[in-house]
Amino acid sequence: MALTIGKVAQRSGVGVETVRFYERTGLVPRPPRTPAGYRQYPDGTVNRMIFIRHAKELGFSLKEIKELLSLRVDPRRGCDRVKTRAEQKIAEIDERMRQLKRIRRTLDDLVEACELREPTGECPILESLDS
Amino acid sequence: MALTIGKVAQRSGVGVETVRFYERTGLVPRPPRTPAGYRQYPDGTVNRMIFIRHAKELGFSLKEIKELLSLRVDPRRGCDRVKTRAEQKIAEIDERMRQLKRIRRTLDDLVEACELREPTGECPILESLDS
DNA sequence: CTTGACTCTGTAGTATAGTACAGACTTTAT
DNA sequence: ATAAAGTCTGTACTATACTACAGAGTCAAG
Repeated sequence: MALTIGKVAQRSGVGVETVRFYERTGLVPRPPRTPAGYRQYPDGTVNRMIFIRHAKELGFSLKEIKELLSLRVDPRRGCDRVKTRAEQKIAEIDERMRQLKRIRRTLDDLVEACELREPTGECPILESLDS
Repeated sequence: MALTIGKVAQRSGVGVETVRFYERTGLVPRPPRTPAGYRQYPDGTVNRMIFIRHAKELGFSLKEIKELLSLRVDPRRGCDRVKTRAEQKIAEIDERMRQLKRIRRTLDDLVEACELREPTGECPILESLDS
């Protein structure tokens, strides 16, 4: 049931080189190898790759994504640190959502202006944000 | 009431070099100059810079931001193209919000696990997304 | 059993988005 | 009047995140 690097790349919508690049940078753990040295990925790697792709589209850097992926609660160690990091990330995400909503609203206004054939000013997006 | 490049940079939270860089790439229009050749920015440039900064944090590239800023309705030309672009952007933003919500939910679960002192698995964020 | 597709390591090149001078000129504060 | 701080152009350097080989070995279909 193990996947070759090509399959992982194909199923997660990235290039083969990208998968190897993520391995080098520690975003994806080193998989076991066949006797010939071919990488053998567990199925879950595909989800991991897709998560990375989405998080990147949302503006997280690979470094931040690495942090997100490594957040976990270890029963032997305190989890205050993890909780704090997670809460920071939640605050960041909420802020991003607020900004996205602002931009969305201005785009809605723009579409409406189109429909009413109302000419807009120089830069309707900025004007909309001012108000 | 015109601002020097230093004031614009300071008020919008970026470096002076960045403002000049955005001018070169067309994200910020070329301002008028003093007789000595100093740039004189209108006040609105600060908002424009802040918008660019936020949009970048949301994962938009400078090229996409340029497009967003240039969307406007010109009464002399058809606005169908602009409307279509704006609607595409809205769809993209909605998709981003959905993804952000997913990640937010998994982080909430993680914080909750912390509070209940429930040990989590290897990578709670991915496990949470699977379900 | 060959041939075409796939994978390996390692290194080098690219795109994007800045960031950092150098060397000269201008403005501002004292 | 002068010194510090700011600005000018132009070029070069950096970080991030890939992307593209080269040259060798491996696997799978007919």
